[in-house]
Amino acid sequence: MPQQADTVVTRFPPSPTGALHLGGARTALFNWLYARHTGGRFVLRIEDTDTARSTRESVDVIFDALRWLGIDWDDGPYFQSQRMDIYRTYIEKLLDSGNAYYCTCSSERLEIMRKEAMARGGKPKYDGTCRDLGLSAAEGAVVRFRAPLTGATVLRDVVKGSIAFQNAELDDFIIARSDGSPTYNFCVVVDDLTMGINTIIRGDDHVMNTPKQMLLYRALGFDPPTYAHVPMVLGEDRARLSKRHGARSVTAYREMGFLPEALINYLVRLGWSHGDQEFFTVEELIEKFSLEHIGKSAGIFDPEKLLALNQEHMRLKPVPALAEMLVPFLREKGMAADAGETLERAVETLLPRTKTLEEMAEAGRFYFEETVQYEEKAVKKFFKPNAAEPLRILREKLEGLEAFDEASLEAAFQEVMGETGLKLGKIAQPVRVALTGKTASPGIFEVVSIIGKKKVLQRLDAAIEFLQQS
RNA sequence: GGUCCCAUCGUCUAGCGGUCUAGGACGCCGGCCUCUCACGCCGGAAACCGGAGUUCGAGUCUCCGUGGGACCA
Repeated sequence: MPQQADTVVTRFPPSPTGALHLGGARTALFNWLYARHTGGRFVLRIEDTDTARSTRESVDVIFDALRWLGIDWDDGPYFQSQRMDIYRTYIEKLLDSGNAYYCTCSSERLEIMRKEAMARGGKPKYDGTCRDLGLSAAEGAVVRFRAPLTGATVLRDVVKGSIAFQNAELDDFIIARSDGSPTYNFCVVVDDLTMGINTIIRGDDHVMNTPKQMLLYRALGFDPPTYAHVPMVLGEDRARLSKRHGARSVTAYREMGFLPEALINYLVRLGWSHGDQEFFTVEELIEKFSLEHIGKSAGIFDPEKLLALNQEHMRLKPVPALAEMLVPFLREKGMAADAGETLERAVETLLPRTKTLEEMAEAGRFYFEETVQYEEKAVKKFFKPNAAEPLRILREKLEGLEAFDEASLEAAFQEVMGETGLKLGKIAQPVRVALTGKTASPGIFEVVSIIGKKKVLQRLDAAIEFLQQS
């Protein structure tokens, strides 16, 4: 597939051995954003050669997570497991050109050698026994890459700068196992080469693989691509983010009620910056993302900041859209809610006080459930014996009210204040408990208005009765 | 153990030799607003890992140390 020489082609190559984790999502994001920013192409490749750990379910979960994030790909998905013939061809090429050779050293002997080297404090590398024997294919033989013995391989990393690796440190690594299966570094190079990848953005846990891969490119007659190794994402314990850190998959965040744009914003900002700007829409990221501003040091994942950003993104979202997104969370909690004006009004009042859709659904229970449960501390604090009277007066006023808009309601409350001599707070709090069961909620006029006359009267009656019985 | 990388407030970061008495954001603390809780607004505490050098001048360059991390086994 011919490429414009100046077209950026990036890729994301997850292993389908589990969910898409935040670190992987960030890598995918960097590659995707860079491709979009430059008007290039983004390729998706599934590295499923580890058949023991790869599963079809993981592939689906990863696709699902990428789609939810809005990350689309221009090419692929390719599956390494379906490309064995291609790897075979390239192994033959290296064999033919003398850049690789068969090795029949027994694993037992190599193991002994390795242990001895370690005992002497040396590095456990292949001693080159078969390097110049000119062996041909044989049962149990592996294929090794003929690596240079001297000199250095210099990686000019876009984010890390120049890193020199002494070739003497490398050894003749295996590119095909005795059963003919190609090894990781080899597959990656063949894939990237044949897929036209020219910009590799990946976690810096791959820097040590890079010299081997660069050598492979050259042996195959090509120049290595541009590399950008981005720092790791660590957990609060400063260890690399993993399953040990709990629910850290993209899917888990979706279920916790985060917006994809917020997760994207947070993940990209972790390690990349654009001056002082913290808030970005996806469009802005595509416009502004660049490799030059990726930092060099690892970052610690901060759930608090993600939360803050999520709230900000929620507030930027059109209310009808947000309301629609909230419905599944409401249903999940057993509330029957339909999209509509009431739901939208409820969302507006909940917006300043919740940071995720999940929180919003929880905080909005009283809007959607038939009856309210009084919180113990709310009863204790505001359902004093003298609370019944203002409630009763208010109930009568509201019953006679035609309009249930906030202004009319405020006027009604004013009347109750006048008749009882109580301040608004003294009246609003018991009413709040009666209507929401809690001590904290959106503004009382909003709550009354949205819940509606019928339910409000029912709840006030229930509260009055409750007060009489206690 | 070997090789490699990294190092600014608790966290994410700005900073690309002088504009740094180091800026922003999250979090934290205090205040204002107020029917509660939030939101919002105002204010505050909080960092250049240590040591040598280079330079007229170093958060910014070099080296060493220390501390983290990655990879290989």
